[in-house]
Amino acid sequence: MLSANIEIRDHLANLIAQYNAGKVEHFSAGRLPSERELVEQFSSTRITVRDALAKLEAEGLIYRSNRRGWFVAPSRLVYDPSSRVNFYLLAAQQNKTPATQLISQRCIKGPAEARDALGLVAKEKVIELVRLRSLNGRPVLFETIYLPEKRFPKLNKARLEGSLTVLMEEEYAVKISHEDNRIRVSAVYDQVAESLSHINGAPCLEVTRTRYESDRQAFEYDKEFWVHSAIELSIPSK
Amino acid sequence: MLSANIEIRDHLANLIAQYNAGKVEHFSAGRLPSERELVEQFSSTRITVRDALAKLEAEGLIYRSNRRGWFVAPSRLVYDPSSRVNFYLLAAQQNKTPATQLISQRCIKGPAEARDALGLVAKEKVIELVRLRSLNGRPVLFETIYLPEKRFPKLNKARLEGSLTVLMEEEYAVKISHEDNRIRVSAVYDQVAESLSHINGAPCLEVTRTRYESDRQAFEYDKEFWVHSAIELSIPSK
DNA sequence: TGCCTTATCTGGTCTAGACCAATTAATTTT
DNA sequence: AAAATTAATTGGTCTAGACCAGATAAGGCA
Repeated sequence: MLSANIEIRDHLANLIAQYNAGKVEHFSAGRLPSERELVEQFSSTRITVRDALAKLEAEGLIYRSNRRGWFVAPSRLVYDPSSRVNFYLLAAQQNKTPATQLISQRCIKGPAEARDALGLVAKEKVIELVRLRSLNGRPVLFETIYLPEKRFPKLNKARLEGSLTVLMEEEYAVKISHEDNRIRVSAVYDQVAESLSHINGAPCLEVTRTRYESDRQAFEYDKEFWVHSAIELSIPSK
Repeated sequence: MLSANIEIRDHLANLIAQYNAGKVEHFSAGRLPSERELVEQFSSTRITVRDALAKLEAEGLIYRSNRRGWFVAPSRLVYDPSSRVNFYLLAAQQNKTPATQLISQRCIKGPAEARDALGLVAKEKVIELVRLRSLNGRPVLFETIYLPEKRFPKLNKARLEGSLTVLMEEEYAVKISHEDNRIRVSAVYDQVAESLSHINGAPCLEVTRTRYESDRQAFEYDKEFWVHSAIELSIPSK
């Protein structure tokens, strides 16, 4: 005996699979019917319908845009965090249209975890860059980048929306020695949630990266919050 | 103005942080008060309390054991999927007590995705191994392993709860050439959910691995479902 | 045409319950 | 003491609403 919310989930999952296979008639522009319409369709209640939607969201089959509605999730971007491939190139290769927005740029003391990772001492400051990246107009990545100020003086503002890797190579002669990526499922709040059109507490994939130019010397510490339905990580073995 | 569910979340998150820092008095054996007790404590309703709990769960601060209650999540196992480190060794290094249970073993046709990954033709069968792995008595990983039968005839049943990597090396002279790992946030259902003491639709971290012994020849295809709060992936760069 | 106001629609949050199913604790029986 | 039954507790699911805030569409005005 299946519970009502699972039946609704299964029904919608079916329609979504058909939609993704090309049968466009179910959802116009990938938009699901409103919760209240679904309540009528399934003779149920909003709580039950929302339980079903939450499960589809957890699976990454749909996503929500805060107070706007529920949408079928496009195919995921396949992304190798340890490759230094340009975000624009990667997106283009997978037929997606990327965009980057620089949200803020500051020179601050910075959080302890960033200072530790970068091996900074008392008075040394970090440059904090906050960026939002989108695919086909949908925000998918909120990232905060910490760079030691002493290593990157006079950062070129004009280039902060493009590839940082390229900028660092060309203007600061950075050569990556190795890096470490940490990946966990987490949740987004406040500015991160708002920027991604998500609600507080929405699940996400959190990638924390430290890049080194020599055995111990780190030159970059990043924290990425990915909309979980937008991404699949690909990790080829060494 | 904070909504009630966020206030409850914040309050509990605080207690959890204290608990993890050694102040044991809040939760006995890591168990949170029952939902109905929380309703009383916060003069709220179960829906709101459950919203708060769901957010803490999404962050990986707590986990639920189906119909038994909510618990503070222990520290995560740090795991490099592309390293061939033994699960037992890895857990022991991080002061956790591992266990493996072989749930089923069959020789079947197998699902299309496994057959494709292994490059099998029509009549070739796969050996399917289903295992459940635990840390300190808590189930954390449900894995299904597919092996081409022709490559691994007469598998040694007695050794299927230990390290497969070691078994394959010793008894079949397997030498790994390379592998590919795919990581995505997903959800668990049915047998997987039950085995992990989770409800249908609970979020998880899904790792799909293909291992090769030569450029094109795959010898293993795995699907792992990790309890997301139990794990953090560590990906060192090449 | 373009701006501004307004109405409507959407999900977000919440109330105040109810019954069910699985687990666990308490009790009784053997 | 051990096994079997029963009761209590827990989360899982659901009913039938309500009001709020942000997003959007419609309409009116300059």
